[in-house]
Amino acid sequence: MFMEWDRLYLGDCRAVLVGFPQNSVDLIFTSPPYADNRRKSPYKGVSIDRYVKWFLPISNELKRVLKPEGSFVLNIKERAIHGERQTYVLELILKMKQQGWLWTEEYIWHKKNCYPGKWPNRFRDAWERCLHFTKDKRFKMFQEAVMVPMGSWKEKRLSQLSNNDLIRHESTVSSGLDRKVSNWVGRRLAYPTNVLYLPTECSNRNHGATFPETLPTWFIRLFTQEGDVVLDPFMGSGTTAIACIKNNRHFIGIEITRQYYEVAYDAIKIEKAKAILQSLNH
Amino acid sequence: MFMEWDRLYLGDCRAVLVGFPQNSVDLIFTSPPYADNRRKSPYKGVSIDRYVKWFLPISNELKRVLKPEGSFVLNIKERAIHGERQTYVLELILKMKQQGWLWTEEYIWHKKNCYPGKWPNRFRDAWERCLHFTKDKRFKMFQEAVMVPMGSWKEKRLSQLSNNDLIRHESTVSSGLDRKVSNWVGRRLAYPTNVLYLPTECSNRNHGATFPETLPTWFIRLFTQEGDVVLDPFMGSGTTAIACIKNNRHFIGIEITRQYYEVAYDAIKIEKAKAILQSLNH
DNA sequence: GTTCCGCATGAATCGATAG
DNA sequence: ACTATCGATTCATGCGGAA
Repeated sequence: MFMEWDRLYLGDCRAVLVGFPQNSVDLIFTSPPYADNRRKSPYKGVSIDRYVKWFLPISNELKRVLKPEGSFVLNIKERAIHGERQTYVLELILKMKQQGWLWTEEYIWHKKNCYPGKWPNRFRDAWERCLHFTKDKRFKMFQEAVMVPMGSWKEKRLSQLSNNDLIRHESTVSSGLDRKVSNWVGRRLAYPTNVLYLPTECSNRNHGATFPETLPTWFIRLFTQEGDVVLDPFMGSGTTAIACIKNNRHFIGIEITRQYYEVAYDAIKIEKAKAILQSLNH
Repeated sequence: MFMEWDRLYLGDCRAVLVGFPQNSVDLIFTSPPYADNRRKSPYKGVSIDRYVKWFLPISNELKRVLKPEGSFVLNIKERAIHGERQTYVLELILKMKQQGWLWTEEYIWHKKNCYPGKWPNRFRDAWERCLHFTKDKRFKMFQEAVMVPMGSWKEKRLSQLSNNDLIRHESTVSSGLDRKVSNWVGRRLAYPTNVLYLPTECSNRNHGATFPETLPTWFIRLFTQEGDVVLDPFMGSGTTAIACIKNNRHFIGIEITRQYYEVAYDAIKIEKAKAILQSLNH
């Protein structure tokens, strides 16, 4: 039931990517396993000192399959160990530049609800990097697709809004991805910044998704148009793919573990079915 | 009228710092001239490719004068040139590690109202790095001094709160330095995260202040106690010094340009006078 | 049908304890 | 001395059962 361009692969992206044609993908959005973090994944072996060397061949293949006007958004964050932040992400940026990538921008995902905890030497880590790489200075960017209502929600007459509306609205301020677009009627729109203030999704139906659907959705709308192709070489439970279906983009997903692959497969099948039914209603 | 420990220097910090005793400063907070940014400053000549080499001798002196349990907070952000983010800040972190600094944390200053503008290839830059370096894994940190009102979700459910309470709840993610915090007496406090959501405040006649007073204030309260000594080797218009006076910390400021030095001198004199009058009222 | 409350849980990190 | 494992800490969120 998947269409020609919508494909899932069960396998190691290092091997799978080799078979892809060059210059064929409009956007790569992915969140690779962080160094020594996912204990249940086969990537467990990627230690901190080997991380950059492990990733560079992958980023090289990604550069090959990406269209010249396409974008690569890498969601990643280094850990703190023994009181120090690790530096492998910084080194990765420098090496990818040597590889020919342009480091165009660093977007910040400011997590609305981050992991709890208390330590004597640091606070909770409430942000992650979304590194934006391109092959060319002239890349596709559709800024209007992610515009947000101007001004703060406080400007609206509070007394007329229910508390639910207030809560919902606050969550839209930075993302502009809420369904309640009706609230925006008559409001002027503004361009967002390079900081995304989004909640993490926890303990809901999302099987182990490491980022909320709004994160890939934002970049998909920003860097692609309908019908474009989006690749996620570390698909996980398929959050990027779901975001693609909901926004009429094609997707290619690669996942190395059978467990996550099957979770993603089922979720995508359901989302596809929903999309078909919805298109029939129109 | 300055006290023994409160000192201002007109000169190049590379020369001035040499005369300082070692292990004598509790906190260094500074925002150095960004590469090729301050055209009016004598540091204008610091080009991007020379920036790291220019800064390393300074950071080495800073390490010497900092107490072993002290902290160094470096507010900096690389520029984007010809569509690319520059990498000199990343390289600086790596080199300072080699120099013996511990890169303890990277705090994010999420700017509430950032500089306006529109470009075809990027959004407005709404964040800056506040790099936290230390000499030792065991450094002073007073987390209780910067606690913020806890999310109201658990205490009372939202439906029971007034609209005013809802507005204040927004300040949960901000610094907690507002006067409104006093209204939260009796409410539980929570520890903040490593993201500071602060306005950029150009309200005062702050001549060219590159950061709002709340930014140094937050770190001063977090990393020092009353009577401690704070150093800003690139004082500018004296924002860090003002924050010190208001929080009963001693300060040492160094500024290379006579214009900024005089602006800072006057502002500090006024703030000192205010502080003295206030202490008499008690 | 609502609203309300309890509870589990999530890209975490440190220090102590054990091998 | 070095690595490996475990408990303690913490809070926004959604789910489900109760009022």
